[in-house]
Amino acid sequence: MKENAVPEAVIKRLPRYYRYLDELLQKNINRISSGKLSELLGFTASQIRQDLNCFGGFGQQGYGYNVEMLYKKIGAILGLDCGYKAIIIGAGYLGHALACYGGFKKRGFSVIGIFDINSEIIGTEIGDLTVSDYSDIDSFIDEKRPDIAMLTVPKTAANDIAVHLTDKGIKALWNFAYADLSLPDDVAVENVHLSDSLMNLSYRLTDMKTKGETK
Amino acid sequence: MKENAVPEAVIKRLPRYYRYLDELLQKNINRISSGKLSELLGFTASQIRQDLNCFGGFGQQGYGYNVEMLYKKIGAILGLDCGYKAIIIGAGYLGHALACYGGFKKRGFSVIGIFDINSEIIGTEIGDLTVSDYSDIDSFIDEKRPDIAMLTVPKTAANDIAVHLTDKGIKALWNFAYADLSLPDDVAVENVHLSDSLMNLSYRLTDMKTKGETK
DNA sequence: TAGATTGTTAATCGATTAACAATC
DNA sequence: TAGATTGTTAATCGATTAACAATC
Repeated sequence: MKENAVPEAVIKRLPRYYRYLDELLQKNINRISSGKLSELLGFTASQIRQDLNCFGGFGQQGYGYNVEMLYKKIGAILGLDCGYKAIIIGAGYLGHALACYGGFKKRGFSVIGIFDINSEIIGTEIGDLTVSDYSDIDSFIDEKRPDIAMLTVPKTAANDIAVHLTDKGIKALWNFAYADLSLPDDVAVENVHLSDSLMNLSYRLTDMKTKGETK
Repeated sequence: MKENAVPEAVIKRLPRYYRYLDELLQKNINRISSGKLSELLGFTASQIRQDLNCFGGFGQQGYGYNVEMLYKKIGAILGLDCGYKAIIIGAGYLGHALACYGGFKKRGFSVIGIFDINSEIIGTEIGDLTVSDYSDIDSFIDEKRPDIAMLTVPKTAANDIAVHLTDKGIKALWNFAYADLSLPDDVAVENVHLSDSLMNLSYRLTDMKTKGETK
C-alpha cells in the first residue's frame, strides 16, 4: 500500500497514459501490450512497463494490460476520483477560457466559483457561474472548501493572493501568472508560464533555421 | 560559432534565466555571480556555470557575469531578437487571452493576425486586431509570412489545421489543443496541454494528503 | 599581490534502455 | 504445451553536483 518516491519523470507521463487509454476505451479496445502502447505513446515498451510497475503489477504475463483497469488505476493515482473543487481567481479572458473548458469536468474537476475585483465584471455570468467579488472570498472558502485555486491574475498581484488563499487553507495552486510564488512547502504549486513555453518554441525555431543554413 | 547539441534540459531553463536577469536589470544591478544567481533562481551555482558555458564563456573569473550582456546573449539564443510574427487560429477566450497579453510583445513577438471560422466572431475587434475569416488564411500567409501559429482550436480540428498551416510553410506551432499533432519533423511544435498540467497538480495534492495521513 | 569567481574536469546521481527469467 | 508478454535486474546514458586549477 505504501508506494514511496515515484520519480517525477513518471508522474509527468501519467496524464499522457490516461489520455491514450481513454481513446482506446472509446474504441472498445480492452487489452493492450506495452509494445502496442509504445507505438501509440512514443515511450519505449521498457519504460512503460517500468513506469506502471512503480504502482504495482497492473499487467499479466503473456496477456498485457486491461485497458479499463489501467485507466481507472491511473485516474485514481492522479486523484481524479477525489472530486476536487476549484475556484478561479481573475475573470479575464484566461479565467473565462478555464471556466468554459469542458475537459476539466470530464476529468473529475469542478469549478465552483470565479472571482474578480473589477466591479464591472462582478455579477456577470460565465457558463453557469456568476463572477463574485474577490472581497467575499473568505466566507466562500469557509463554506465551500475548494481544493484548488486557479490563478489568472496580473503577476504583481499573484503572490499576495496566493499567500492569502493558502492562509485560508487552500493546498493547491494552478498559477498562470508569470511570477514564482513563495509559499510554504505543504502547498502544491503548478506553474503555467506561457511565456517560457513560447520562448522554448522560439529557441527551437531559431535552432532549426541555423541548422538548415549550416547544412 | 558552432555550438552543437545543447541539452534539452538547459534550453528549458533559459527562459527562467532571462526573466530573472530582466528583473536584475530593472533594479540596476549589472554584475552577478553564479552564487547569487543560484540563490535567486534555485539552480545550483555549478549548474548555472555549466549551463552558460554551453554557449561560450560569458563570465569573467573573479568578477562574475555582466547582467545586461548575459540578458542580451540569452535573448539572442532564444531568438527573441528575430522579431517573430505570430498568428492566432481560434478566437475563443483563449485566443483572446493570447491576443491581449502584453508579455509576448515585450519579448519580441508580435501577433499580426487572428482567425476563426465562426461568422459571428469574424470582423470583431480584439485589441488592435480584427478577427479574420480562416478561409482567407492562405493569402494572408503568402503576404505576411508569419513565423508562428498559435492554435487555440477544438482538438478535433487541430491536426487538419496544423497540417494545412505547415503545408503553407509555417515552421512553428504553439498548440493549445489537447491532441498530439502529426507533422514533419522540420516543424517545431510546443504543446501546452493544460489538462496534463492540472492532473499533475492533482497528483501532488493527492500525494501530499496521503503522506499527511501516514505521518 | 590576494581574493573572488569562473571554466572545466571528474564523480555522482537518476532516468532510460536492454535483456531475460518468470509466468500467464 | 508453446507463445506472448510481463516484472525486474543489469547496463547505459545523460544530467547534476562537486572540486579545483586557471585567471581576472
